[in-house]
Amino acid sequence: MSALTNAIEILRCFSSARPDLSFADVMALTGKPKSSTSRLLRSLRDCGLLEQDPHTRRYRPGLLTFELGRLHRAHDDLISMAERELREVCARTGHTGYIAVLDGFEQVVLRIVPGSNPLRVVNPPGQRTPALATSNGRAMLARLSDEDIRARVPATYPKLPRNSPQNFKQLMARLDEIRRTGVSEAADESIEGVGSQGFALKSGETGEMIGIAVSYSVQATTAAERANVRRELAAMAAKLRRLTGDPLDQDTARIQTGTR
Amino acid sequence: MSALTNAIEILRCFSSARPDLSFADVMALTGKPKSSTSRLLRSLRDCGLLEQDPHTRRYRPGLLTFELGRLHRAHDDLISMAERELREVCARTGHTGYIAVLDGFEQVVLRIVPGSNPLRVVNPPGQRTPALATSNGRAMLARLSDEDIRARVPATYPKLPRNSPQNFKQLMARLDEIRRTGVSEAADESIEGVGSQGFALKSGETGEMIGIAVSYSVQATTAAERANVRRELAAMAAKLRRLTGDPLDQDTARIQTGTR
DNA sequence: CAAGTCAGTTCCAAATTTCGGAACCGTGTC
DNA sequence: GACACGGTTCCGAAATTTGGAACTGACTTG
Repeated sequence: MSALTNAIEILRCFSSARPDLSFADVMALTGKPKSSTSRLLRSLRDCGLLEQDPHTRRYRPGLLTFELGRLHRAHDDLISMAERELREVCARTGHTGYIAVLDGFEQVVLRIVPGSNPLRVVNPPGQRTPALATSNGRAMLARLSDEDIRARVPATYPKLPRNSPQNFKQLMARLDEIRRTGVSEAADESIEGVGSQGFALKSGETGEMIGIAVSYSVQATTAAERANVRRELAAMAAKLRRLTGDPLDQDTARIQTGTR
Repeated sequence: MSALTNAIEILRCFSSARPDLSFADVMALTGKPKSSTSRLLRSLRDCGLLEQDPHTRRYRPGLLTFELGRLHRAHDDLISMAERELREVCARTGHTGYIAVLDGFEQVVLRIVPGSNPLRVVNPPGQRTPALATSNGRAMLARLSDEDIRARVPATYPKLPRNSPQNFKQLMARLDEIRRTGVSEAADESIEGVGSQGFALKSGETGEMIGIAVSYSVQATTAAERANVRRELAAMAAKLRRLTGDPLDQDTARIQTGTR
């Protein structure tokens, strides 16, 4: 195991649930001996990837991660194009918008567009959640091959909220439905009372994929309003797919013009 | 040289001026042989610290840096307290506010508070600039010991803008002035026509230090307005120093009450 | 106030990695 | 067909990492 692998293993211990860690935390989470942990933490701190609170002695991601994280944003094009469209939809509907990417079987929130409706933002950028339990996460999974999906889902199927697919078979059924209808919806999953609709966008040029969702309070929306969101999303998806050369665009076009 | 050192060396090649790099760029910037560069880039990409554009094949900071960078923000207290105060001053004066930290002889922008005056934001968060050429940078340096300052300034004094201190002696003279008067000002340095005033804030609890500045157009402000900014900053500095237990607070208090 | 905990540091020989030069390869371009 | 770019693979020598154990120094607790 290389020094870099070990370093990453430590860095991956940090999350929004655990934004800072003590020496003992790191030892417990990585299972590495004391001396190794000591050396590694010092290296990471010295190089700026970690910082240490002088008072509590706890470690947290460092200045370098802040700088590099800002640069990651620069990689725009697909994301900023989607964000622009999403902003308009959120302004019209008042709901909250999310853009996320897939990483393994989880998704990471990249951008959020707060809506005018007072539903507080629950997933700030950087947040990592199981993709299986969100509308845009499942929309992204639905665009992968079945083998790829199987490879991403952990050996032991994770424990998910009540309304999420509870096993691999249920998951595949939902993904098939998304593939057939092109609509991905979630309600009362990650957070009770919150629903969302989403879709996946794939750049024809680079092949990178993002998931776009609009989120709302289930109680505070009518079926008509949700249908409206569905229409808005379908229009946005069609426009973005055309703009980005999403391979799905051709399919949809063919179907609509009866070529197939 | 450890694998981690090499990895960091690569990561540090990225900057807002160079947000993405080709294989050849990395080789040239690090001076490492091809095989080492290849291995290292692959490791960094595989672990999420770098991403590779599938189309251009260029490398850029990866998803992991984005996630960790968001977590760095969590380390709030001192910064968010300062930001709150800065926000009020910027609202009152209409100017743009900056909060930065010192890293070696450079500073990194952490937060910016856009003003209502239409001076475009020139230093987005994550931006790295020589601390010697900014008002808050010099204010931070002024609070270090002379040996510490000497250790931070590179062996060959850097080439700085016209109005910045041009050599070590000039620098020390300006820092002494800041120490005497408590006021740090800059005009026409990093950017022509832009001036700023700043101060350094040090937490009495953790010892961490940040630099706070208000920036404005030199042409568009009168001497009276600049004096007003000076007063606003002095008031903010006094309040924040009291709130954070800045060691300077005791000194100032002692002087003001004539204890010394 | 002795004992214990937390957060490290230092040491060392053994085990593992890394290093860099060279050869090779696939794609795109002149 | 040659050349450049952007890599990958191979290999032995050289350097680094590893983990157990012993040791510190600051706090806390019984």
